[in-house]
Amino acid sequence: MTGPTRLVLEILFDGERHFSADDLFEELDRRSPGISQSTVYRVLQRLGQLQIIEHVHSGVGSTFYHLRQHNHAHLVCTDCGSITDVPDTIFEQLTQTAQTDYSFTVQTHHAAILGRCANCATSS
Amino acid sequence: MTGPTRLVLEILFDGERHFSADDLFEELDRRSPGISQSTVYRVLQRLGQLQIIEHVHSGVGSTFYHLRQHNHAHLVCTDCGSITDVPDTIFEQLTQTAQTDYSFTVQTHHAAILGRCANCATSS
DNA sequence: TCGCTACTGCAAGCACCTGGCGATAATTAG
DNA sequence: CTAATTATCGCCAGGTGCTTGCAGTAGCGA
Repeated sequence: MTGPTRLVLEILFDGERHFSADDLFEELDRRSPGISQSTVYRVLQRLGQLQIIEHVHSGVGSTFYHLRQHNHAHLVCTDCGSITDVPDTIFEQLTQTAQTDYSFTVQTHHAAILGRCANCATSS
Repeated sequence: MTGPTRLVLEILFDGERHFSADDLFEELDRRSPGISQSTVYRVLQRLGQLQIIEHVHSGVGSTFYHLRQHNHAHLVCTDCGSITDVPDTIFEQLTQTAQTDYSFTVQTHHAAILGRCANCATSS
């Protein structure tokens, strides 16, 4: 495990819970300038394969990444882009209905739920 | 309302329920060659503002578009990309929990639910 | 019919991501 | 401890999906 990879892990364990590739790239550049973008994407890909991290397509803005953690889903605000972690018990009924009525197996960890957060809902 | 816009509406009313911009572009080109890509996107944007159509970010593959219709959500298969319409009553509990516990207002029409359809689930 | 506005095609551009390639760092074998 | 073998890296070119500026055109109201 070399420099950039170690740094990415450090950053992930350090601070914020969710990173876009770009966030990560900026933070890396702050800590150790000169790391290329493709490296960032490759590291993320590798860590994904190792099941250390997961990524979520939010639909609003770009994909974000976080340490793997079971049993939670994401509420993403379409206005401000804020991400709220929620236990995926919130999906219980939906998952079950999709399964029984449509034979569809929901992947809760991949499915960002879009909507408006408390702040943005009041401010309009 | 000029040529391309009319054609887009025709196509939307005609056939399939869901189109990616690219599907639409191909179909337009079949019916009337020479329409530019930017026109397609602009028409889609315009029809969106007029609330005639809606778009859904599926997270797997590209955004898709469909005629506006209340009260339904989409199950999208991460393997084959198939789209299943479901009544958004399937969201009832989730929507309510998100609201009461997190003051988060879910936009069901925008939220594609990812997972695996019956076919793809059995074939692996 | 004239003139205005909305719409269009073209081409350039942007954001996000991927892939090839040679160089370099890490690890393993001897 | 050194040489061979991988793993990883930086650079840069490229791809996809979508947007934008601009000049020309088609449709519509007066």
